[in-house]
Amino acid sequence: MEGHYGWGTSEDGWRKGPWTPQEDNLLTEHVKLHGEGRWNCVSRLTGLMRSGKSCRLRWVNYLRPDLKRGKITPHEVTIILELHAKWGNRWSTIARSLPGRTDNEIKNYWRTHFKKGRSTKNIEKARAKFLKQQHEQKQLQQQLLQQQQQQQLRLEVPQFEERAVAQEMQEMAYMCNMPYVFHGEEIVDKMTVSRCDDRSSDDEAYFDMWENQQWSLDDLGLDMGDQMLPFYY
DNA sequence: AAGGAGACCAACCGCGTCTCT
DNA sequence: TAGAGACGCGGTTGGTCTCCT
Repeated sequence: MEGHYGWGTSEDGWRKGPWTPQEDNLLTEHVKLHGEGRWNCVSRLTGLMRSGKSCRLRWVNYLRPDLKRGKITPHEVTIILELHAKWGNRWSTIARSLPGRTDNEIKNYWRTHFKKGRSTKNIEKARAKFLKQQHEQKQLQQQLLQQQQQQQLRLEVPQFEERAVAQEMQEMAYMCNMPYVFHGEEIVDKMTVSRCDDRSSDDEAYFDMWENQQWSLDDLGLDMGDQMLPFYY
């Protein structure tokens, strides 16, 4: 592995390029003993010929035990889209809301899927999804509120009527392709349900459902005007 | 089967901010 | 308070993998 891929050492003597398992072990042991931080001391204490910067990056992005491995889930994509709409390219801020994911990972994912130029359409679609979702969420909340108020007005509601109302609302939510379902008596995120039920294929099916939508902002019938969310790419 | 394109990922770089002396 | 070093962040690059033609 030493010096492969044409990587070598920098002018100031630091090794560069892919990390070897031995280097990973040294760094992991060092962090176990001394904790994170003081990255510039690592080379002196472990004999690693890596800069502090490189050590920190390797630990944060790859060796940290709490890292979540595997593909970004549809639920995480939703969060990323929402937070990116809010904060733009502040990857580390976004990463804080996704336990186990690194800023680098999220940044790479974003660039791959929503990079400027190649997938402006994707980004529009994603934004449309998010805006539509927000809009429908508000609508549903309002309707729920109205339903609750109506129920409070009625002292007694026959059970079959309650069921009919719940069914109607569920159908409505489904027709809107909303990411929420009725789970027991609660309205919860579909992802939460599928995670609870351990049905990963549901995630895929659900995500496909979103992906196959051919929305545009115009289709939403929303006059976003000045409220247009900022998108940076 | 081979080659090209795109997806994915690890790692580097530059720069701004923070902290310590 | 100022300067130096440490740290963190975002942008970019380049290698590998996978899929499609």
